[in-house]
Amino acid sequence: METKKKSIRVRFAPSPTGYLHIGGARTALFNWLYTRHYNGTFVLRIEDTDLVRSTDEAVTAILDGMKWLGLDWDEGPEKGGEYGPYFQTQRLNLYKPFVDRLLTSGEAYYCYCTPEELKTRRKKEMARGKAYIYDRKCLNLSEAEKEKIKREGRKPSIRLKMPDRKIIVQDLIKGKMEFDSKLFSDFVLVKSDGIPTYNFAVTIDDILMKISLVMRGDDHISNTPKQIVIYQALEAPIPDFAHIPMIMGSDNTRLSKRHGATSVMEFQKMGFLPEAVVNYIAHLGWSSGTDREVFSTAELIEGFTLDKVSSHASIFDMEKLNWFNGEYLKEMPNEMYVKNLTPFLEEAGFIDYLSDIEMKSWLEKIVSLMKTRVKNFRQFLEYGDYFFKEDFVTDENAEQILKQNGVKNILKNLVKGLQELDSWDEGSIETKVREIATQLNIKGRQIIHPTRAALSGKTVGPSLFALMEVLGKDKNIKRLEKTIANLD
RNA sequence: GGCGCAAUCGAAUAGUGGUUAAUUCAGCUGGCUCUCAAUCAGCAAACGGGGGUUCAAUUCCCCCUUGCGCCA
Repeated sequence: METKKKSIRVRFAPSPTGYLHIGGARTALFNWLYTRHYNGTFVLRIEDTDLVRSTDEAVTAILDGMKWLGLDWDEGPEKGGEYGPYFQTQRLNLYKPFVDRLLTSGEAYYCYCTPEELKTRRKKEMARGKAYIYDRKCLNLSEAEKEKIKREGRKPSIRLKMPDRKIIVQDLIKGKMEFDSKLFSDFVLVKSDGIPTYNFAVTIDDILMKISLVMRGDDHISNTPKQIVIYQALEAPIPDFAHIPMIMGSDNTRLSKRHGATSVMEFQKMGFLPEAVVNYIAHLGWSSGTDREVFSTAELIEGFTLDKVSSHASIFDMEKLNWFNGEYLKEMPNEMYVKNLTPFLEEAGFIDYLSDIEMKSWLEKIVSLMKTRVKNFRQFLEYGDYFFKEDFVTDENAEQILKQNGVKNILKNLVKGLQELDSWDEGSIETKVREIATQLNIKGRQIIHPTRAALSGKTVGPSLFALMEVLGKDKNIKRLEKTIANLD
């Protein structure tokens, strides 16, 4: 399209202070979709300068989350790249020349004020009902005063001299945003311990990594003007900005643990498919512009553009995720379903291991019965427990049915009838069961419902006769006899 | 408190200066059926409020409200 193709480089820059949560994942996804759509480069950078809160485990957790979702990066940890290193703590020496330049040009200056001093002055201003803006005490220090303070051995921080002008951000999602620099302090670039502040480190990293578009959560909007001032002071090209709206919890407050799962890997544990999670979160703040909902990843890449990203926050809806997952599960071939399900069955202790072909085809039969009834693997475990164990619980509804008059007699007749049955397949079973019902002069459902309750402990589930076939004759009779015994 | 962002059914999103304001999830009713799903057919459900601009505003502008974010 463009006459000269600017190289597109975007980055996802998480702080490793915890797992990859759903909001971060969505930001990563949008960045990733964007690069894949425009053939750009996707950079992963770890912003670990908060030494207290950053951990190696969190780095691993974030990488795992990205990998699980299928968001591969072109440059970053484990991968390298020509603009590395990709851990901020390994880049500390890279910031110095930029600091020096700002100091030399007078765009930045040393500040010797101690936190205590600043605090008292801030309090005073606050008492007057004013927002505190750094008073530039150290900018106006005389040489003699500077010498004197230096001799005291105070370690200075470095502040940016905030120019007095309007700062305009042309955001690709939010549009034009205007900020008055007068309202910003001369904020700190480098702390007295020599560690750059967030805004400074991010900006320098983005400059050095030649980032062409900064796409991040809109909670960063207020940082943007400060960063722009740094670009300008350094006469560096300013990238495009795109601030994507937040994802909120169901009560419209910031998404947190009390809203249920927030970690991407928790969704894996719950039995969601990464494609479904990707598909769902893509729709949180983005729209295809069509009536379709289910898209392959390739189609998402194809359709993803920033003009279809909405500008307001959205609320995470577990039910819709469930629906998406169910859609994917329904379409999944049985063999693959079994493959994906197996780890869950093993973990639940339902099977020891996938021993042989016979077991595989047995599982495939179960899957074909459960497929349309279950939206994630965890639900499969919950609704399909009776296929795998004898000590399943009988729920209250099932109890009610079993307690009804005549059930015991019906089940006794059923056991007798089943024992006589030679061929054990859905059709023969159904014929037999209905025959028994006729003999007893009852309706089909009067025998079907108690039987299901006895065999599965539930009142809901797959077709009874299919269920009976899969379970096998022995288990049927055993469970029915056990139920009969308990009815005494 | 200052600054900023946002506002269409319960949720996610379409959409338009004149429309019966659409779709998906969830909800409800019914068909099918051994139950539940799946599926099919329906139903209900929204332009936050107030001012402008205009022949006409859900749509453009301003204010308010509310929510959210950042800073303190």
